[in-house]
Amino acid sequence: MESRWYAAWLERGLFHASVEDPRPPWSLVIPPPNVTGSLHLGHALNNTLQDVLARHKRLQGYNVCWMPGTDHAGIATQVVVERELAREGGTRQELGREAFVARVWEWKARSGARIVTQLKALGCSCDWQRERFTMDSGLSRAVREVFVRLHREGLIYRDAFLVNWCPRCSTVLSDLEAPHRPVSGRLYVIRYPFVDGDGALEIATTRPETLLGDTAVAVHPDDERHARWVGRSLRLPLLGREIPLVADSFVDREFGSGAVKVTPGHDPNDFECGRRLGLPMVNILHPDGRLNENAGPYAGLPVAEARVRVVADLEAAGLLVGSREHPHEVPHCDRCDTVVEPLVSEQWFLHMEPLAGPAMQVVREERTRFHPRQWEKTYFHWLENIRPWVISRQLWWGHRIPAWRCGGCGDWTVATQDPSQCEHCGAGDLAQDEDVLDTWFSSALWPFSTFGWPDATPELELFYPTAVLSTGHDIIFFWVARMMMMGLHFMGDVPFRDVYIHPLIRDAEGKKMSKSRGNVIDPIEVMSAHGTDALRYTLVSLSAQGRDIKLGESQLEGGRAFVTKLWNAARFALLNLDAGIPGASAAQGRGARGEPQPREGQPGSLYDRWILHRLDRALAETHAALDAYRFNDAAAVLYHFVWGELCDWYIELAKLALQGDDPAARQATQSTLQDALAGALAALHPLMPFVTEEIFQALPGGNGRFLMERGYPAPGAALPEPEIREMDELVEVIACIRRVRGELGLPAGVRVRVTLPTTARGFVERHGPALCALAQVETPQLADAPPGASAAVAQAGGFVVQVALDDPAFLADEVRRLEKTLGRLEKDLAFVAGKLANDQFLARARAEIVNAEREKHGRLAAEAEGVRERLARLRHALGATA
RNA sequence: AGGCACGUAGCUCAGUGGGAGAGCACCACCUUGACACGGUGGGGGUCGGCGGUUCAAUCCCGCCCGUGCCUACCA
Repeated sequence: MESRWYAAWLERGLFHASVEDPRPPWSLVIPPPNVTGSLHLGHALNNTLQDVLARHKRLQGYNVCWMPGTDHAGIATQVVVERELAREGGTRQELGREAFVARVWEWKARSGARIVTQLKALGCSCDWQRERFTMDSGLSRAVREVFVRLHREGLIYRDAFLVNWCPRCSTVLSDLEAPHRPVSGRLYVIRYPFVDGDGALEIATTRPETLLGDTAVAVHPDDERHARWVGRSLRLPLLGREIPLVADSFVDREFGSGAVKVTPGHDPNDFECGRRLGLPMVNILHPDGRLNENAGPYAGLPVAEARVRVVADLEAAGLLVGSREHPHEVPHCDRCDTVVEPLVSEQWFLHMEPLAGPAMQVVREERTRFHPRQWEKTYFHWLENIRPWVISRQLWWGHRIPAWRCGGCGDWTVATQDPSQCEHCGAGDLAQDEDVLDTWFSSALWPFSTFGWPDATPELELFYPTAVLSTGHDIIFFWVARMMMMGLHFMGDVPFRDVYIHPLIRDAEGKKMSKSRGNVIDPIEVMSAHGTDALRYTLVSLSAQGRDIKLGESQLEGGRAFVTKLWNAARFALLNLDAGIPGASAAQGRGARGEPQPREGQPGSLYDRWILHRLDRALAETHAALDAYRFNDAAAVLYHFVWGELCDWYIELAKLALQGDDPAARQATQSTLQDALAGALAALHPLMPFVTEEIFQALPGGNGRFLMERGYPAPGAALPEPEIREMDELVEVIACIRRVRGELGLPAGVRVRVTLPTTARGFVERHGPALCALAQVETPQLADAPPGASAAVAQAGGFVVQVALDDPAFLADEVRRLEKTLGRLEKDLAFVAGKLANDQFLARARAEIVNAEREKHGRLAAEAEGVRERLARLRHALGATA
């Protein structure tokens, strides 16, 4: 029935947010999935949580706009298509740029709808009429506009800098796209002889082939062993070039011999050092990762091969002192896992510092808050150490950089419209930069580009800033921080008020899910096996703040069991509502339960008023939890309400009236049952939209309205304190009798006699049938004095409940039970007495605490005394029967 | 190397400065007319370890141990 309801919601336009809608706006933007991607559990979790919020806000009466869309995912998509090409034995270079890009568009057309279809299957209530794609014309226009403005402001500039280079992709990568992975490398120690023939320095390196690009050897200026030699020259092994010995304080005196080779063209430290000291930079690499002519005899070799050859030649030349195992961390391409080579290259950069300051400020001022709060530290850490962002990529799939180089003066013209002449020299010989922008550049604009920026649209006016962004912590740097910077810079306001960081999903053993590990759970399979609502409920119920989710089959079975329980409760209700109740209010629109109770014309029992009161409480607690992004709490509250209160107590109690012969009582209970169930359905709808709608539509009097149109029921008047107490007492007494039965091992069907004090006369009159039915007792008797020795006795609900038992075997059991009870009471009593005997406690603890302890002491003492008396009587009786 | 989490019942996890809870699992009893994906009852924990603050610590502080993640230029 899932697709049927989804289609019905779409047809009714329930997900569409109109700018004409007078209700208060509430918006969020989807983290756009890769256009060619497929739904994984991370998507399922994040989009379920967003859908929970979106539906919740709709039920609360907001004009909710959930902006959907997909990301072109530059390098990721290009790599996928290149792999497909490789399987056919081709390369993108052979195909040529135009044909290759056409091929990617074709790929997008083929697979682009899948992820959207899957999100719909999950129930996501996105405003699909507004769906966007990062490379559609509107968003492309926004990208150009931003690039041009930032360039004009001097924040975007060209520079030759040491960058991460992926030889396979043949493109530059940002630091974020080049994560470090552990590699079991070797540390080689190499002799660099002094030119004057007097001695040598030993130098350690993990990348011996880079010595071909060395332009110096450095020691620490205060190093007593080496500092005096600074200024002498060394003979570069294998190539024979003369390189100077220099001093720089970046050298770690403790490492190796305290001397380090300097390769400014291929190492970040050395690059900085080379700039400081004005050392020459030698690039030894072609873009494809093979060595170039600067590597002399090694030219043409790939890095890995060159390393082997260099080591062999060093050994042959007697310059290799030794080598040893050296596990370390090496940057790899995030997308193709190739080892990244640092090299100097001219690229477009975005100067981040001026943007980072405001982005930190707004979070400090709590204009945007992270949930859980701890992630703000991650956010700050990155922004505090911000470095320029390489935004150009030597790829073909993405936004082409709107910059044209003049064939005449060589300068760049940057413009939103394709220029016809150079803005510097007026020449007409312009060629657009071949490069495209980092895919995250367009993502950074997502919260406003999707609403029509740079035009001043009503959508922007209404829906920006968005209420919340929900995402994983892995893209706080990639995306969240950059959206914040761009939003502040171009919109003058934060892009979102809240940032919710969802948990990471792991397998049942806590291991990361990965294809290679084979432990991936496919959400689509779960949805068909257990139902989408079961998956959604399970994910929500596990989404506690600050902890990863361990997901296994047993968790999913729990979610499914809950859906089934709700379904069965609904079956009971439908069986007992017969033709529908005139005047029952389930489907009468917002605030269906109407004005504060008591509702005229509906007498209603205590049980009826109680369940509606608990519904109100559950709704309030759920909403407080959702507003604080405490999803697991919301799920737990609803679980407890539906299972522990509605099913375990109310439905059982309702059977009395429903199966009784008082038509008025029966009708009142039917009405309440329907209201309570409908209320539960509304409360659960954000978590499990399909089954709740299915049940709701089966209830009488629906009038074709959907849950989201009806909204949450308005709360009724508070249940008076004495009524709450009376219900608590009933629950306690029933539980008490059940406990006694259980502990004495009474078979089912054996009805016991129960005596309550005469002060409980009214209580017994009102709840006798409930006691009989739920605790399986005979009609309770009233008596002032205990009914004799042969009784199990317990305190419950302010009464002394006496369960009559005539069999002496039970008497002996009861003695043991009472002894146990007494032991527990005396232990508690001693503990409290100890506290009250402590002068420090009396003097320093707050007065209400002390009072509470005194009261507790009195209560325990009285109870213990009662137990002692009963015990004495029982022992006496036991003696008599023996 | 630094940072951030986490360590509570067999398992998965909530939680709080005034003698700890849930779900699942377990045990016992129950084919009671919504539901055995169920009902009722029950057992089970020196809240990772050691110190400190406090009248009082599972909770706050310090150190240690274990686990995970992130950042980072140790050649």
